[in-house]
Amino acid sequence: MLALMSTASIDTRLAAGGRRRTTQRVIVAEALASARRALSARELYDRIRASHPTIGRATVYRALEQQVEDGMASRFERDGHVSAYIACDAEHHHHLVCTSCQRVEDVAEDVVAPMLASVGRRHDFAVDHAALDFYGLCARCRTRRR
Amino acid sequence: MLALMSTASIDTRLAAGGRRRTTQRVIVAEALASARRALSARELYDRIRASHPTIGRATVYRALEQQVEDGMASRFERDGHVSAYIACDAEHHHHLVCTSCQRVEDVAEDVVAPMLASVGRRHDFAVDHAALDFYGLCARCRTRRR
DNA sequence: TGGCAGTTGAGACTCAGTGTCAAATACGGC
DNA sequence: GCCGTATTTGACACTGAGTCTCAACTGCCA
Repeated sequence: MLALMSTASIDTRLAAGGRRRTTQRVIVAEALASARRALSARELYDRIRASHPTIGRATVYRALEQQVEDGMASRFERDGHVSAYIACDAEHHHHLVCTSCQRVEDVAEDVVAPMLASVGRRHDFAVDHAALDFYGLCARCRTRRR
Repeated sequence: MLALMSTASIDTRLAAGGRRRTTQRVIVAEALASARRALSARELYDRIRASHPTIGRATVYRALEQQVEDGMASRFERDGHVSAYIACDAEHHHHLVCTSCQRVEDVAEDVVAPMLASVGRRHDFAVDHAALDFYGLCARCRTRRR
């Protein structure tokens, strides 16, 4: 299941850390959240442009970076050296990316947590953060292909 | 411990899949393997240039892409939208990246395998491949900082 | 050894992402 | 509600990673 961030929640989190809650940053956050799939910065910019033709490219890029910093979104790599962004809530940062439809699901935290712990133990390595991204086919796309 | 790929092994694997074993591809593979840490394409190119001034930039980039395709190396993201490459053997594709010294260790496969299985089961998702990269401080850098 | 298909090096090209700066604006204090 | 200011914005120039093209070259198989 995909959890869609509520507008209220977006609003609160945009103001976190002394940042200003500007119209543009709200637009970017809402556009990303409502996409519910991985989008490159350029794709998101184009989408937003359709309804807000005056927004600047740099503004969208900056807003995305900030969202990643603030844990509202995460970035990962798509084929061909393109980074893609996906909105996520504060707890879930690991994703199942469908390589067919580009939809993204959160990975349940309790599936990942034991492994994170044992990695640190086994290798004597202080894990700060991890990028755990799984690529493959979602149930829907598998059915469609049969 | 980091396992350094032997030159013989590099040679064999470069010829895999109907590819030609050219001098340039050997140079790139050996340079990456002997670096034993994550390098961006540009960094690797500069290193190689020092001893082989005539090698082309595109050649290095192409060779790296091929190595990733053939499972001899893997690519992940470093801070600031830069992709970095690391040589790896056929079985180990998940890494511990030290954010201080950029050294990379393989993650033991048996730590990861059970989680991969349970992710697929839990989410009804056919995992094709996964990018599991852990960022943090290795034992050596932690000691040094004290 | 010859032929040819895959590979190379050079360099032009693309385009994602960044830096700069004047104008605009959110927001705390009054 | 209004003001002052520090932050943010939009425009655009710029950087640099990575790609494409193409003639020349070279592994490799017959």
